[in-house]
Amino acid sequence: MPVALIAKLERFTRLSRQDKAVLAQLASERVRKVGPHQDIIREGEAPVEINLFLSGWAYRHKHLEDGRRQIIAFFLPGDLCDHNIFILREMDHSVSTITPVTVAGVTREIFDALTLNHPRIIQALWWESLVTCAIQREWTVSLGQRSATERMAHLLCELFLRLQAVGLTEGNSCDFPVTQADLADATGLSPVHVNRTLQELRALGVVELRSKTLSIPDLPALMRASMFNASYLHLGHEGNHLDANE
Amino acid sequence: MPVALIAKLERFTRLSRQDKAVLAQLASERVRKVGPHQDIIREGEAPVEINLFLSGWAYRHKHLEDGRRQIIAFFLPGDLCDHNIFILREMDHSVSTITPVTVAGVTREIFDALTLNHPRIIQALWWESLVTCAIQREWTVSLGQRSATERMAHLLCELFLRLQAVGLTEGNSCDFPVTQADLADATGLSPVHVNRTLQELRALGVVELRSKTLSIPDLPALMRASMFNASYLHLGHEGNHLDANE
DNA sequence: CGATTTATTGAATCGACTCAATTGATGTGG
DNA sequence: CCACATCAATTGAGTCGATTCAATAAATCG
Repeated sequence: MPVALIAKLERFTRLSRQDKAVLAQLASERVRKVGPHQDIIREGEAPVEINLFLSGWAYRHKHLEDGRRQIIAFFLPGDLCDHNIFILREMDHSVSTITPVTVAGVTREIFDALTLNHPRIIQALWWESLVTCAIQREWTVSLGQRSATERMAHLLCELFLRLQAVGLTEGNSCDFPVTQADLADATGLSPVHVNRTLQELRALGVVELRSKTLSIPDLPALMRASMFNASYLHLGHEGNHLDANE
Repeated sequence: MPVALIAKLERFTRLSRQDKAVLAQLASERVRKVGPHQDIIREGEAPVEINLFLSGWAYRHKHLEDGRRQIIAFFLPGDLCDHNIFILREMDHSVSTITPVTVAGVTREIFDALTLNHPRIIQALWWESLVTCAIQREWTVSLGQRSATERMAHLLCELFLRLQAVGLTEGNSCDFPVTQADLADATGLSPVHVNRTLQELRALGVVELRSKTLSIPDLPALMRASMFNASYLHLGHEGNHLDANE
């Protein structure tokens, strides 16, 4: 069974057979199954381990006192919640599932052992955490500067490319189990306007989204429409100087 | 001369005399002075070292193709640009100064030596990078959910508290060399609306901002007005189990 | 199959924007 | 140290993108 994390990290550096075995091992221990629409960890709780997402969709979110809610990030298979999170005393946000999800827990002990024995893996994990931060910055740009349509188009591009990086697209389609209400909370738009925005993208012929499946007939056009510059995803095998030569 | 970084890291853990000496040393080598309104590093360039800000104000920002610009973060004294940035091949954003700035460069070699010899410092630096990410997430919430007034109030609270953590406030005032145009690019508002928003906060008596000085007569009120929850700044001495017992 | 969630539509409203002009500050050279 | 130039802040008026409210249609689920 392919481990999404391995596919993703290999966008950064070539891993040795041993590296991959270690990662596969990581992904097979301390595995939890969580149902849809469940909390994985709540704001205020103490983080005890790093969560590695193996399958399913989840998201980070924060609430304001009056009930408004912002989705801060989506977690896809192969994603990790913050690397090193156990340094902090308590979570400042929550993580919840969209679909049923499987996650592996990486304890501090396992992580420390990796640090000692598998520097290439640790480097790759640092890369993944830097990319996660870069994604957060790009969301800041979207929310601050892009119009509703651009914002929506940009988010769809990003999610599609991230799914592609872990082998979860087929041609120009992918599973997309996100409701319009979720998209509203992620883009800072009202649900009604999300609906109208999607209709506009459909009318332009750049997006098809129905019954939990997303198709992007013309990805370059969608990227142009949202001024999408993929450099923030750092998918260009940037760690090639660290490659295992196996 | 007090080093802002030391003050900040001590919000996380108590440092030994030796730790502080090492940090002071860091902050005294490879120091650069940069004038106001200059680029420290530009999108597309290769990052070679970590920048540690010693004095002055700067910001991260990204441009869209059509010229729109978003300020993604402010850098204050004691801040570091991404920890470990040299892993990435090229910058996906730029960093520019507001005021004259002094920065110290931390090379990969210095950082690696810290990792080997000063684990408490490295832990504290991880904490600071996690906090930076948490701030970015809170900006996502602000841009997505808060109204213009709330957003503005929230930003002012954040900057004031961050300045306070490095000893750069006096009573309820601090230097604030940011133009309304900069605030507009940070909050995703138009400059005109920033002006009106500030007038509103002035009229409410919660903010005074003129001639590059910010005063917050009633910080709790300003926090209430923006639904500010300081937990994301993780200032509560969370690493006390790592304290040096000296 | 009915019950509930999700998606869609229309109409009225509002927060924030643009454009354009003015006032006030800051700074520099003669 | 003033005069001019530049940059920053302020004001008014009109507009627009996105919102709210409310109702309906379609899809999904037990």
